[in-house]
Parts: sequence; C-alpha cells; structure tokens
Amino acid sequence: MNIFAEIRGLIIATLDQMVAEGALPEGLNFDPITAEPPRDAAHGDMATNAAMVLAKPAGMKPRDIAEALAARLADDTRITSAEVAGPGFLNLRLAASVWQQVAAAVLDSGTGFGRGSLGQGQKVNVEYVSANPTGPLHVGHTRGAVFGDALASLLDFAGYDVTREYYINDGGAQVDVLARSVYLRYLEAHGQEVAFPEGTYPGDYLIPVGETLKAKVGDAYVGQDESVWLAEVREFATEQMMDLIRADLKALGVEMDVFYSEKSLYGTGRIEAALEDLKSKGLIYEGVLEPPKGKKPEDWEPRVQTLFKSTEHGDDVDRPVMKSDGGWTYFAPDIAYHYDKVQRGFDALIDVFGADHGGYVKRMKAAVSALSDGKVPLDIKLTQLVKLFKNGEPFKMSKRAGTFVTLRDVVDQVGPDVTRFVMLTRKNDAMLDFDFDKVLEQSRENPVFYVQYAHARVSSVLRKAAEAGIDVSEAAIKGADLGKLDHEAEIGVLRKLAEWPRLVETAARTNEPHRVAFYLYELAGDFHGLWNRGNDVTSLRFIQEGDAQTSQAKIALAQAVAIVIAAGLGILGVNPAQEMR
RNA sequence: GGACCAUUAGCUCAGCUGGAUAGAGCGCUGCCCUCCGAAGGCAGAGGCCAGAGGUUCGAAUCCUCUAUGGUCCGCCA
Repeated sequence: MNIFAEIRGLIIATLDQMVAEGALPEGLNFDPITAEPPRDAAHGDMATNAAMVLAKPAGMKPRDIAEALAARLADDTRITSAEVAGPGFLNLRLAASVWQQVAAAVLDSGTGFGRGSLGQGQKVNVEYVSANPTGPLHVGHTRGAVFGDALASLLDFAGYDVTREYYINDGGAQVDVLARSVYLRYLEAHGQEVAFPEGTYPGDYLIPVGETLKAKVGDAYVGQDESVWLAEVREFATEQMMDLIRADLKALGVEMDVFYSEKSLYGTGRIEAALEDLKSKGLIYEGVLEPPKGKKPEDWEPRVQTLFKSTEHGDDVDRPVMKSDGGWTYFAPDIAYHYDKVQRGFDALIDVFGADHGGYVKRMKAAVSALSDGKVPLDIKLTQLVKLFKNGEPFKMSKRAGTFVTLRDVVDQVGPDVTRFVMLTRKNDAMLDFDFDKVLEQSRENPVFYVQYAHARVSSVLRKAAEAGIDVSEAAIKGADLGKLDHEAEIGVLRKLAEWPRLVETAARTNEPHRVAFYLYELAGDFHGLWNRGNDVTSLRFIQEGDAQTSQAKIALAQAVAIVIAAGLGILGVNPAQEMR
C-alpha cells in the first residue's frame, strides 16, 4: 500500500475522465504528474503538479485545469479538501481515516510493508568488497562492504532478484607477492631468521599461515627453488586469505552469494572469448596511445599495444588490454568478468568501488555497454574515504606504525550494528568521519542510538501495557479502533509511516541506501516527539489507564512504528534493539 | 594538461533525481525537570545553496564557464 501512488492513480483516472468528457484535449502525457507530500505541512497532506504540467500541452491556464480537477477530486471520500494554490498547485487534504488505515496496513503486512514491485523480479548483480586476497579487510573495505550489502538488501526489498558477488583478484602479480611472503613465514616457522624485503607483506597475520603451511607440507619446500613451490603456496595462501576475509565479512554480517575467481578466467579461453566479442564489433585494434599530458612521463616510449576502442562507448581514451610483453593487462580479465555477468543474464549490474578507483568507471561502463550492446546498464558506486577519530582526535592509519585499523578492529570495538549504521549515515560519495567514541554515545546526535531507542521504547510500552492488564496480543492490536488516533501529533507519525513505501522506491531507484538511514532517523524523531508530548498532554500517552481500547489503538501506532523501523534496519543489516543498556 | 566527485546555517551534513517561505543535529539565546524512561523537552536567532551566465511556468537540483578542495590519470591488480 502506497498512499501516494493510490492518490496519483486517482488523479490520473480523474484526468482520463476529463479527457473523455472533453474538458481536456486528448493525447496528453500524464507521466510527469506527481503526488507528493508538500515540504510545508501547512499546504496540506499531498500536492500535485498536474495542472502546471498539463497547462502548456493542453493550451489552458494552469489554474483552470486545477480548479476543474479539484472539483472532481473533492467527490472522493478519501479527500476532504482540494485547494488551488500558488502557480497552480493543487493541495489535497486527506481524511484522517486514510492515515489511520496506514497503521492497519503496516500491522497487516508486518516488515513486508513497503516491499515494492519496482524491480519486478529483474535480475541485478551487485559486486562489492572484491578486496585483493592478500590480507584482512580494513576500514575502507568496511564501508564498501556495508554499502554494497545494504544496497543489495534494498534492491531485494524493492522487488529485484539480487545476487551478491565478490570478485577475487587472485590472478595477478600481487598473489605471487603474497605467496613469497607466506613462504618467508613458513621458513620462519622452521626456525629460520627471515627478513622481509621491499615488495613483500610483513604483516603478522601471515605468521599463522606460515605455520599452517608447515603443518601441511612439513619441510618439503625448505631450501627449494621458487619454481618448486610458488604455484602451490599461492593457491594455499589465497585460500587462507579468503577464509580470513570470509570470516571478517561474517563478523560484519555480510554473506555473499558468489565468489568469482579472476584466476578462473585465465587459460580457459574466457578472456579470449570476451575480447573476440569486442573484436567482432570492430572495437579492438593495434595502436599507439598519446602520452598523458601534464604528467611527467619519465620513461615514456610510444609502444604499439592491443587497444579497446572504449571511446566509442563514452571513454576519454582507448585502453590497452594487452601488455607489450604479450600478457594481459588487468583490464582484460575485468572485461571478461563483466562479459560473464552479462552472459549470466543479469538485467542490470552494479559495481561498488573505492573512490580511488574512480578512474576505471568510464572504461568499465564502456566495456559493459559494448559487450551487451547497450542493453545492460552498469551503475558504479564509489565509496569515499573513512576518516577515523578517537574522542574527537583524528588518527592516521599506518601499517608501519602499527595503527593499521582492520574491519575486525572496528567490529570488535563497536559491534556490527553500530558499524553498519554509521557507515550509512553519509551519502556514499561523501567522506565519512568515524569516531570510535561518539558512535557509542547515547544521545540524540547519535542516530544509531536514537533509532534503536525508538524501537526499544515500543517494546517498553508493550511490556508496561501487558503489566497493566491490557491485551496486547496480535489479534487485539490488529483489531484496535484506529479511529481513536485522531490527534494531529498522531496523524503526523502516521504520515511519516505512509512515506516509507515511497522512500524505498526512491532509494532503490537511485541506488542510495543511506536514504533509509536518514528516513529512520526522521521517523524515530517523530515518534520521540510524540512520546515527549505525552509528558505535557497525558491523553497522548500510549497507555491510557482504565481505557484499554484507546490504549490498544495507540499501541497499534507504536507497533507500526516499530515494524517499519525493524524493516528499515533489516535493509541496513542492523538488528533492532528490544531494550537499551 | 585532462577526467571524476564534492562545495548548502558558525560546525557536521540531508534535500525525495525540476516545485511553493531550503531542512536536521551540534553550537548559540530564552524557557521547562514531583509527569508512561529527562542517557532530556519546547521555542528562537542563524542562508546571495561557492561565483557568473543559460534552459522554463518554476533551478540548491539540469547545461556551460570560473574558483576552491579531494581522488585518479600509459604495460603497476
């Protein structure tokens, strides 16, 4: 149930009728017509721009259309008044019963309220995290992980068939570096003194990996040439790292559907197949790139390379897919990977990258556009940096200084729920300040707490009501007389609840899960506001002593708020709190 | 030199993909605590939406240019 969509439908139907009666010309486009909550509540419950949008194509004055429309709409029982305002807005006021029914709808649908049909079962692939399997996940990955995961849940909620996917970069040179680093730890486990030269990973997290390797192969690799052990150790180390990463993700509550290996693209003809597809479209050629301007190309030499004509699909320059030594560039397997996604039949693709990969957006979009003949849209969301603070003081991450902050550090300190919520309190492309102390503060300025608190308060009301002998069973609450919710403050909360389905749609359409977090904060604010007014106006309290029926109606409202909060938090991957400690 | 992202209240940020008098939290000012949970509440002040053009009934939102900040820019994955 989306009341805005319903009223918009009513408006369109009324306009159709006006066309049939000759009050409006035929052939008008009604698509741009909206029914939205006005910014200023004084303008009523809902406003439509119909008259202004239609005025020009219909060759009529906006106010004339608006007045004719208003007269007809006023006949509908749901609408109590329709007034023309400003340049031609039509402001509608809705009957209290319309809003009261929102609570009934929420109770009826439970956390499924607002679940949308926007996606219509279309298959969407959301690729996120995709960190190199060379070590534990750090804070930067955490934001990408939370964002991608929440986005996936949001799209699922909006009616898409979502696949969560992680691309394992296990095919490049960095996994060789990993293997050599593990080998050093392996030697160390055998009692040897080792040094970590430039270009290896000296992190402590590889110590147990070296020991596990020792336990597995004994001294078989000691003193052996790299050619003997590199391939084996690489595979072993990659698996170990992926186990680590999977465990990190699990700690954060992220579960992938698919882990896709880059390595599986090599030697299987898949890269070749993808490039062959581009070649058949005339998008592969041998050529020489211009040196980048402005940047000092010290050892620049013009070289003939195999290039993808990405400029045909919106990129700025063509991109090399093969190195001068005949090996693939990193871009080649990326193309093959996305080719594979297209072939798996997804209707839309989403990649979540860190902002430092912003330079790859155009070329990836170009590749997908070319590979799918423009049929599969690729949206790339970049997540900006997370700046860490401790009690207001910024601190820098440094591997060397040992102040390297991992995903695990964050989750262990503040918990997965807080971590996830806070990561979504900013738009994905805005920088985020993360203060280890402030996120645990219990005050209004901490949205995590504020939203959780609202949910907990509802639980508290239910407990208190039960103690007072009020029947708060599901049946009793569902059967409550919602007509008793007639105070303007209560209607206000109902209005906010009514916006939820609409918000889900907008957030899903723009791929912006942070909107859910902001909405929840607003809803919680409205609910707390109503609660606080009960301090002065006793008739607004949720429990009305000696009046079980009124209490039940108010509890129904509170319950509806809790349900929508739980649904929203569910999308964000956060568990709602039953009580605050 | 170029690309991408940002620029909104003193501070940190939203702004429903073009709607009416631009919002929230913090901070500031003033009131309020024997009251279902005051880890607060209510009210108020505070804005040339970086700047300049353009598009149209209408722009913080779309286009162009400029300024400032960030990220990135042949074979490194």
